[in-house]
Amino acid sequence: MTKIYLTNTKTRRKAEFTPLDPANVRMYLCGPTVYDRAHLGNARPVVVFDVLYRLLRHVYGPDHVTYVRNFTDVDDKIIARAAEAAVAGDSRPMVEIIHTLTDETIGWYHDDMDALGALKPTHEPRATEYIGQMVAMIEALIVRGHAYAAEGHVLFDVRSYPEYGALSGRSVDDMIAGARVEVAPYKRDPMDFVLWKPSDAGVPGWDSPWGRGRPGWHIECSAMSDALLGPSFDIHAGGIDLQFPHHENEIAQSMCVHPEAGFAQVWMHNEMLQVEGKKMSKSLGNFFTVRDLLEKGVPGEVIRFVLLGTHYSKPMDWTEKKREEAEATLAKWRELVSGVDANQIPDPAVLEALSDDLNTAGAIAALHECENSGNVAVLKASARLVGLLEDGMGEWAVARSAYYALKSVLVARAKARANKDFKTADKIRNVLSEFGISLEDMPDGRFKPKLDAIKVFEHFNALPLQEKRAFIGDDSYMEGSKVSVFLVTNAYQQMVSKKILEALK
RNA sequence: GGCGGGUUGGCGGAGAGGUUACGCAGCGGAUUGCAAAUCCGUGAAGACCGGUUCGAUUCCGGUACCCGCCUCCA
Repeated sequence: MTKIYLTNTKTRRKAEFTPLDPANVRMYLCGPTVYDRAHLGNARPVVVFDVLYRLLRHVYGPDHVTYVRNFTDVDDKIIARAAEAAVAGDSRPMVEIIHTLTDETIGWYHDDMDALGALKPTHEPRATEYIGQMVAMIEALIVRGHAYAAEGHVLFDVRSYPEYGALSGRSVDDMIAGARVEVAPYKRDPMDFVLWKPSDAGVPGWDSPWGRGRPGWHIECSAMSDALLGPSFDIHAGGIDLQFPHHENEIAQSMCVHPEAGFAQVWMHNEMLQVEGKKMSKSLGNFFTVRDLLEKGVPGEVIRFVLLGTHYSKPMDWTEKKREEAEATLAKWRELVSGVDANQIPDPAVLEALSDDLNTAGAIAALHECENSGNVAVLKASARLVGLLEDGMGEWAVARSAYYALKSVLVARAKARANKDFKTADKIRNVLSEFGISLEDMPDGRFKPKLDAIKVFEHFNALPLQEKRAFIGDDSYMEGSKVSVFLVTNAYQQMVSKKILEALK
């Protein structure tokens, strides 16, 4: 069996991964708080740990891995966003606005992560479905002397858990030294964090032994992982910014409820995505969403490739150059493997790279080696280990080199070339190139059109809604909804084709 | 202030204590109506200063710079 090595944030070491139960390998990834579209930084852990999920399924068998990724659908940011909507004129009750907001955001999230080729986790629990378990857990913490109720709040007593700070490598005293924590009179210690807080009327709340209220951040992940994976499981993952306080608090909560269990064996954290050398984050406002990219015409598969091009433990910059290179490489590979049977054993070098702490950049290098050695069937099979070159994700590549829509222009140019009318032939090629379509002459006299998807979508996005609908021939198309890359590029090529033929008359 | 991470060739980006990473770009050649593509070949690195070693870009220590967390964040 393939040995997998993973870096454990808890021990700061890379070690061989040994599941608690090889028949049921369990991993948990902290999912989004659902009040807004996912930005590209949110996509990194999803894609990275999707590869881990695929690797585990490959090694232990698809039926022997349980993957949980939650939705946090109760949170003050959600309430704040709903309040904005109310101010903006939404007259429905707050709870209803919130429900619509979270449902809609979850739908977007699914659309966007699907586009990136992320497999569906085994379970995608919503926090609001686990309020009962959270209350039970908080009660247990109080009984065990790790939490206390005060003024409608329930707080975790960090001094009651000597290990607090072990994951992030800091002591409670260190943290207080440079602290910017909320100092509330009802806190025994400034570092104590909220497990439960009171809800005013008009804000989501649930009945509890401490009055009507809602859970604090952190507790939902402890409750959901416990309910779906048990008190001990294998891997807990998330962005490095969650290491503290979120994961530290999760550990405190879970370990104090189940001191006999080990909670997560391995903690994995991905580094941040950067823009111009700075972390991409909502608070800095320097983010763009996955949807922004998709609408610009960047295929999800290309985004995935770029995200996997840097090891998860290092910060990465999203750049236009990376996007271009990724698209060129994938387009080449898709052409090479089209029609090839992928029912092959993946390249051992790819598997080895992935098994070595999820070295996706190394795996991609190994895929290049597959290409160089001419083994396209193995290339295809191996690429699927990292979720690339999958069926159903290559529509963009077909559209990119589609002949159909340009057929009449291509025929016209072939005739011109046959007649040694190079002036016309070159004119056609030049005009095509102005529209972002480059034409390569092949040795056998045929051509290979390639088009710049970004340019195509710039054209499409600039059109008013009515013209967009006419352009792609879909009356039901709505602004912001999903649109087929194939449809758009095809329509674009037809338009260009028509213009050139008119000009030649 | 506390804690953690990073610094590799023109660019991106890995592994390995001694042997070609890989990709893109470049350069040379083949091919070509032209352009592109393709194929073959090829140069180029390890922030700085010490230490360990027969040998370090790889291990250890220090310096500089950059970044993250400590406040909502993947």
